[in-house]
Amino acid sequence: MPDGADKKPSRIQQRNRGLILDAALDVFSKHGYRGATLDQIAEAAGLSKPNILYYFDGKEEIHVTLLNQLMETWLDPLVTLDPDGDPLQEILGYVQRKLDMARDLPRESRLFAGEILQGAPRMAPHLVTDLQPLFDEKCAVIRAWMEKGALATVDPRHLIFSIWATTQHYADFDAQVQVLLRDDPDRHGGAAEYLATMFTKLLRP
Amino acid sequence: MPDGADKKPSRIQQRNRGLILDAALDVFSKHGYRGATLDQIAEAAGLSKPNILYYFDGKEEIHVTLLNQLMETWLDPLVTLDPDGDPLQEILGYVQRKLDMARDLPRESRLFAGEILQGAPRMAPHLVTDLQPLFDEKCAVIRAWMEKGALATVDPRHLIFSIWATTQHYADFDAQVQVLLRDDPDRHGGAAEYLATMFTKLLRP
DNA sequence: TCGTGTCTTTACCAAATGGTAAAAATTGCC
DNA sequence: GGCAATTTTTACCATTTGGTAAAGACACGA
Repeated sequence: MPDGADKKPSRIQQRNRGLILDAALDVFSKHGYRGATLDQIAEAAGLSKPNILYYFDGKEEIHVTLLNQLMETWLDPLVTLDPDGDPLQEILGYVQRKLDMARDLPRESRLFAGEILQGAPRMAPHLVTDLQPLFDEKCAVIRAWMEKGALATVDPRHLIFSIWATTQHYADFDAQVQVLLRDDPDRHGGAAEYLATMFTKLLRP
Repeated sequence: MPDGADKKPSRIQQRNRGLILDAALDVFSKHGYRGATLDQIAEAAGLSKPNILYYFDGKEEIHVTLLNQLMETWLDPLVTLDPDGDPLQEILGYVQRKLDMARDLPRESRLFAGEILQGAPRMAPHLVTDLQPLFDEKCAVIRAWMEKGALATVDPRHLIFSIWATTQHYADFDAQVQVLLRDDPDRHGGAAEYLATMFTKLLRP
């Protein structure tokens, strides 16, 4: 049994847990927690349902594992924000990294969005322990930049919200964006340019 | 049977259909389509499950009815954008109306977000028939303003996306916003001020 | 190659869920 | 009040779904 705090996961164990988590990310991000079924995950992973339950205690554990893994990836671009860098370039770099993530990891973005949309029932603790301290810390950094006169003064909290909202929008609302931008061959480039302009005009002292 | 194209819905029919739709809006916006159950809707409406099915053909019809009703409300602020008004004031007014809607109709915002997040399986037609023409029309209006020199030039499509993203964020990601802004007594006012600043700096010629 | 521990399958199950049939109650019109 | 039409309840049902038990297949070190 691969339960609990085992010492060494076998080759097979590592491969199958990976297959399952990747399949589950697909299914959960497409249908939401309750909309996803173990059968769908099993089929997508190419394993039988009882076999899935050999590697994970249940549907919820798979979801929680995914959310835990996601948290690190998700916060990384903000962690990278360097208090000693050039303020405007740091912010614009952050915007760009978030936008790239929306393009490269849309499943992760939607998984996260779905969880928050439903009130973060399985992630509220993470928000308080992981996100909140980081958020407060980076708000302080930005506020210091503004007080130094290196950036125009705005509420750093709403600034960060607007960065999250505008970048993640391209992943989370992709179905809508696709309809409205149907024949644009360079959606990503257009978004990148627009957002760089917007945040530059907002923040240039 | 209240099926099909009846002539006049009775008093009871109007009241109960209203109760059901309001309850369903609650439940669907909280748990998503597949996460919502008829039993939950029935209990929230104060009716029995078979009674619910007397008024609606099934779960899907309730959801679709809700989505249809929502579409009009949802697009209204954009419809109101007046080509003959003052360009910057029109845009800022639009932002404000959208932000007010996020505050006053969070259930509707989340219902919409959930539907799009999952690929708009029950709303794709609406997007093409209702949203797309309106979007194109208003993009043209904004582009004309820019060519006239009344607004700084940016891509109107991404401009609209950024307005949607930043305003709806406060409803759709409320669980997150609440954690991060825990003790702010004036979240709405702060957001309004921030967004007005941002779009003014972006668009003022 | 043999045996032990790891992995996979087969055959289930109980609960939840969307939905139905038909009887019972109620409403509203004459 | 009487009666037809509307509304509501009771009693079900079939399917789906998360999960389990236990037998069987397989890997791998001695």
